[in-house]
Amino acid sequence: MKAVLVQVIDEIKDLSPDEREDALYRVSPELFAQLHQKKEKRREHGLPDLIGADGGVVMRFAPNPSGPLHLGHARAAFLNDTYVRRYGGRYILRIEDTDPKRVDPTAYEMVQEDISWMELGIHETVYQSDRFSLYYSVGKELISRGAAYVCTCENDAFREMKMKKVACPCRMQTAEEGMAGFDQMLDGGYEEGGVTVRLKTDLCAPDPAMRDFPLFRVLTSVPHERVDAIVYPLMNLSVAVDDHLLGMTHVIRGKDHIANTGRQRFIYDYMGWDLPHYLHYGRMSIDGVVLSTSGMREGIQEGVYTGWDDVHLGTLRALARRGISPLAVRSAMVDIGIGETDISFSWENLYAKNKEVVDAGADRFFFVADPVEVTVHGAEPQVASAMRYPGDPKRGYRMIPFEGTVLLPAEEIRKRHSMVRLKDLFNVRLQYSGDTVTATYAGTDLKEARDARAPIIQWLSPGYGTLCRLLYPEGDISGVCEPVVQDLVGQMVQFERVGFARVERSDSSGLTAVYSHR
RNA sequence: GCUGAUAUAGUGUAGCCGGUCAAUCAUGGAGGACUCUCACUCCUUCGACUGGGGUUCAAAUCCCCAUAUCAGCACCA
Repeated sequence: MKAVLVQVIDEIKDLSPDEREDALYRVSPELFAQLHQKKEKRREHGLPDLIGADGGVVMRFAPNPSGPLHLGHARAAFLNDTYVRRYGGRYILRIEDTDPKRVDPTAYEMVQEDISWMELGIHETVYQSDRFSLYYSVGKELISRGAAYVCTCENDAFREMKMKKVACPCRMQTAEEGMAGFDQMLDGGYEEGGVTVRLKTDLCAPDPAMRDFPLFRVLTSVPHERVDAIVYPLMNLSVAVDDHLLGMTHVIRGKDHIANTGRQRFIYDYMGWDLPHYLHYGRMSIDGVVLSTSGMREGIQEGVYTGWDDVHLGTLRALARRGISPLAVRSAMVDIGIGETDISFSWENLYAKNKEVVDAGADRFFFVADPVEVTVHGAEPQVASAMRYPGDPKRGYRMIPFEGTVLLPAEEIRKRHSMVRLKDLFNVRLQYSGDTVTATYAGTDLKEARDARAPIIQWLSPGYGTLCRLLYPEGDISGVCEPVVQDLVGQMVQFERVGFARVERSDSSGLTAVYSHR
């Protein structure tokens, strides 16, 4: 028996995968079918399917109004949005303003602006500051059931007990004492910092983060913008209450909330609520920009940044200013997905996405950075005509006059080319003596320029260019560009051989454009 | 320290209930075609399973250990 088996196995070993499949099919067509079934369930979506989502979903985007939204927010916003669009259902914007210390009054509006820029499919907006009474009643319910207690221990003392897995004295109080204590909190009977309501969890929980975490605090030093309160809910209470009351089916958030999910589960259990499905995506590091709201605010105050839309920041308004399309951000975020792995955000990938959406709509123009005036000998005045978009005559032409001298980018001069092709005009030979450059007309034959490996460069006439400042994150560059660009304020253009830019404004001092990417 | 999670090309991502994976797609690099842009489009090409053990006929896929990274252990969210 064994000998036969060994022999068979050896035979199979020598077969190629295809041959094995054939053999399987001959022996058992059913198994063969099963084999291929597994492969069918490949998905076409960018994001994995959600479990329990077939009947539609209720999801939320829950920013804290402490400043404008940035790339980190965009990930949560677009991930949730994408799923709600896929499965149908409701997308709720929940403004988490339960900490007056972290509320910037101007942020309420900025958040709304950023959300409409992202074009999220929001169905309903709620403010947690409107819902304090709901939080209080759940709090009371928990206390009256003996699930929570009013704790007056000092912060450090409590932490020490927590680490030692021992109960604090307050934990012994009866439900009645707890209720009385909570009423006293509401009546202003406690100083800020002197009291907290804690949930009874499991003091022996292996994760110290789970042990008797706080639900409410007293805060009087900072008034709230929108609500007159002394007792403030902490996020685990307010989030759990709202997620349940608003009927969340799925919660997608960063893995920094993974411990909070565990804590909120205790509240759900006490209240007998059904838990939503939770998904936690990994941390996203973004280099080159400051992401922390407080860091940005500081920089603005110190004058390091010009404002929330400073091109050095990772805010959505800064991206918008740089000509990044919300579609590109959406696509980049969906591409990144909900993996739990920590990742580094790639500007390169975002730029590639943006180019996809922006290229076809951006007409081409000349921008001469750091212009150097060069006289061209032997050429008649004439007018060059260049397409606004290569290959598409229907989009029209730019007429660029040549009158004997040209402005060339200083960088090209530095390269000491012996011959260049002035794009859409003619070839010139360049001679250098010291700092001066002279150019001599060298025919109009494009092929000659190609054969001579002469670079084809952009140019303008001294009398024809409009001053243009191009804002780069690395520093501004000044130059001249075609005057017609003045009519394109707010639009994307491509400065040939320079890159894409958004025309920001046009005034008496010239144009300002913000560089996007190549 | 405690608790938990993760580890695929430069970057992001697919695969991960074992075989069809000398590993997908995108981005990026190199080269080329097209083109009066270093854009677009197209073609070719480069580049990765953290390390070590184990299980198995077979491991990117399962198990263990190591390492690294991240998160939480707030009267923030």
